[in-house]
Amino acid sequence: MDKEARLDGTTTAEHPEALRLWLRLLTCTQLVEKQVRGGLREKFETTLPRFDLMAQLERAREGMKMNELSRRLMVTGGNITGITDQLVAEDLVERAPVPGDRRAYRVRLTAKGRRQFADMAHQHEAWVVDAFAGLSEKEVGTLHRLLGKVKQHTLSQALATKEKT
Amino acid sequence: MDKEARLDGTTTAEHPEALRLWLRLLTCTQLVEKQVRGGLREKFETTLPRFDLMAQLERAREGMKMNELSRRLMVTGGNITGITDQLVAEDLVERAPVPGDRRAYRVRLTAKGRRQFADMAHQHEAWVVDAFAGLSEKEVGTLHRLLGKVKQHTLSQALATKEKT
DNA sequence: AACATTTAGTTTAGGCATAGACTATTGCAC
DNA sequence: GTGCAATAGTCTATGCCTAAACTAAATGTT
Repeated sequence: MDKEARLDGTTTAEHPEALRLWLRLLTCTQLVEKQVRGGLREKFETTLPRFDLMAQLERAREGMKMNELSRRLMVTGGNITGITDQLVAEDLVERAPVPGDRRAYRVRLTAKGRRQFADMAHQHEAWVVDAFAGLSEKEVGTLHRLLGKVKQHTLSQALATKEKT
Repeated sequence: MDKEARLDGTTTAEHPEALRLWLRLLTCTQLVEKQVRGGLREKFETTLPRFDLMAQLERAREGMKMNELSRRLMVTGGNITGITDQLVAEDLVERAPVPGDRRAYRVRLTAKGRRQFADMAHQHEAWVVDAFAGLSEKEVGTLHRLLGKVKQHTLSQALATKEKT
């Protein structure tokens, strides 16, 4: 076969639609992300990864192990260490010992962290709602559903690949 | 209003669907990206940004200015400098002078670069097709169309924000 | 021609991310 | 209880990415 794989919207007939879809998915994500990152930086002098970490903690008052943060945010452990260090230094988050396991911590928001997160979350929500304001309610639902299928498929696929190892 | 902005699937009734949609969009992109990055690393010892840059050049035999690469890949100029430097060092890409403008270069694939890219593109396409194999043809079309709306809306929004400055 | 502005590209400092090596602790097998 | 694999977290080296400051060349104004 002589397919030419190109990475943009001007695909030729041989190109699977999947490639165009992927490019567009990537573009959308980057555009929205850029808006959110910019907002967080300008309005709150913070970053998306820091926000995401705090968002995880916000709904786990009793705290969360580094481990679990790593899994939920889909980043490596070393990364969590670094971001947590920063937030601890700014007193937004604290490491509490886990009784019965001297290796682990429970990381949780401080009162200051909770206060600050509430502000940010409010703004964050507005930015995201804005980003999708071009869609009708129904379209939002459809998009959510279709992406759900992609997610499921990709997850089971990734699992299958791992098992072969 | 007393909405609580949370960042996961377990939203309460007050949460706009937009927030859930955004989280899912982000997750899908990250999952697919992870697959592709992993593949490029394992099979070709390269990275996604390098692949993306070469992909841009592949369809511009006459070359492309750093400038234009920066715009197309939606990254800053400094970044393009770094990646181009690497590819030049490996003889995959070359900087040619632009006649009549001693500031600019035209960057283009070398023969070696073209050869290597062809291999990678073939694999890349397979990975992407796999990622969306859970969707029917029609669903792919719908997803593409809806994301198109998001892209348009977000772009015009970003422009509007810029103009206010 | 002289000066300011814009444009092309690079450099620098710093944050996020990874993979892989490492330390310390836990828990299991025996 | 001794040995050893698994687990929790950190550290190191490296790469991508940004914003902002910078150099050099081109362009526009007067």
